[in-house]
Amino acid sequence: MKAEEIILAQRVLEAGRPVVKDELLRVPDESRDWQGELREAGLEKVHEREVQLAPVVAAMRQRGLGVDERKLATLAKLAEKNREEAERKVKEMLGAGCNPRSPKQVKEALAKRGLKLNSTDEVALVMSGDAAAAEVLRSRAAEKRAQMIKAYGEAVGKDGRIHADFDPLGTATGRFSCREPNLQNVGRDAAMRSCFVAGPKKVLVMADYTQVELRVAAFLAKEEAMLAAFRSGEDIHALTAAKLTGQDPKGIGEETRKLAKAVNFGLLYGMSARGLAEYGRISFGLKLEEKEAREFRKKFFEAYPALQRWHDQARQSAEDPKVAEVRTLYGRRRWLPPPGGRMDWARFTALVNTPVQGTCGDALKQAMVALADAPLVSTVHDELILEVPEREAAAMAVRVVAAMRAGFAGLVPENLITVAVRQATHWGG
DNA sequence: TGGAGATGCGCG
DNA sequence: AAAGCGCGCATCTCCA
Repeated sequence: MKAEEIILAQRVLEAGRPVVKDELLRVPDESRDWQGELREAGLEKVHEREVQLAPVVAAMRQRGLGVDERKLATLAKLAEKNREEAERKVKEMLGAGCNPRSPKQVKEALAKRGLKLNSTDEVALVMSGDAAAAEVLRSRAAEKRAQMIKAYGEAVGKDGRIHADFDPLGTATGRFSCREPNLQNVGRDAAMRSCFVAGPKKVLVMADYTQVELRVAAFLAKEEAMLAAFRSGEDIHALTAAKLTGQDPKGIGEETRKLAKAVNFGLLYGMSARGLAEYGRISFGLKLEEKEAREFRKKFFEAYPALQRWHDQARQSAEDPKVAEVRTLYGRRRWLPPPGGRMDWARFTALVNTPVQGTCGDALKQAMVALADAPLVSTVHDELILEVPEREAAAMAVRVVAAMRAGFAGLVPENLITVAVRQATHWGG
């Protein structure tokens, strides 16, 4: 086995183990029978596809993603101005000596105003309702944005493009990670995303799986109410909202739908009533008490009883010492922390989350291998971005959708999976 | 001085 | 009684 393949074998076999990243990453251990170990673990197929994927990812990195440097520079100036302005306001309210980037100093300064907090994170600051706390949050957001924009600017190569380091095995579940810079956490707003562009005479073809984790979870749990909704093209988030409020799905407002979306994803992965209440309060300004959140949670699992059973099974496995691993539908393995003690919660969430998130990652990778000869420029978990000459865009869109749906072949019924595709000269579009 | 850990927050 | 998951990155704080 070649050195690169050994490294992939090591990483596939060790997924989920807490390891010092570098050693496992870079040094191929030639002394072991890797093929044998892969076979033994039932991971040959997983490994083989990582081997196929590696050159596709290398080509994607080499190609890079186009950047509109002028636009980015303009945005950088604005962001920097906002950052300074926001910091000035914080210092006006909390004193010139208070560094808004220091949680410790912020906590102390707020305490002097009579606001005692355990944490100065977003939840705590929003909940406080304090004007100075709100300024701190504005300052942090402005700081973050300025930092990120600056980092993108510094990452642009001589060719005017960003060549980020995508790592197909950078996560415990089998998703990609991305670094230097991380193109998987670029701000969602149009001003930010539109700085990432197609070259002259080209367009970006952007395709993403729609509500894919929810669809896969519904399939894994055999949750018929959800599956029926997906099959009939119903709006799943509106459906959940309807189940929780007793309203008609058609009469659900946009805000309620957004909350239901958060409910769907949150409760799916074990969010507590308290967590739900906090989320509703900070993200939607809701007066959501924990009691009411508990009621939502209860109604959610009554509406989707198979999800409840699926969680129950996961809880059992989490406590079962014989259960040492969890697999995606493709067969990818993630080691679990040993049971007993505090880590049982981590075992539970890994047991629930990995088959969903990891299977989606597997499908995306399958699609990428199928698109090996296509000009991929980026990927963000459930999205692929390609850069093609304008006249090829329509055909490529069709091809990408087919490849992404086919990525689930043998894993999840393909008619359960939908892909949205669009094209534009810039990201977002 | 510099490394480890904590804190906080951007994305899917 | 209480816990959404998965990342990367910048900054601050503490300690050797």
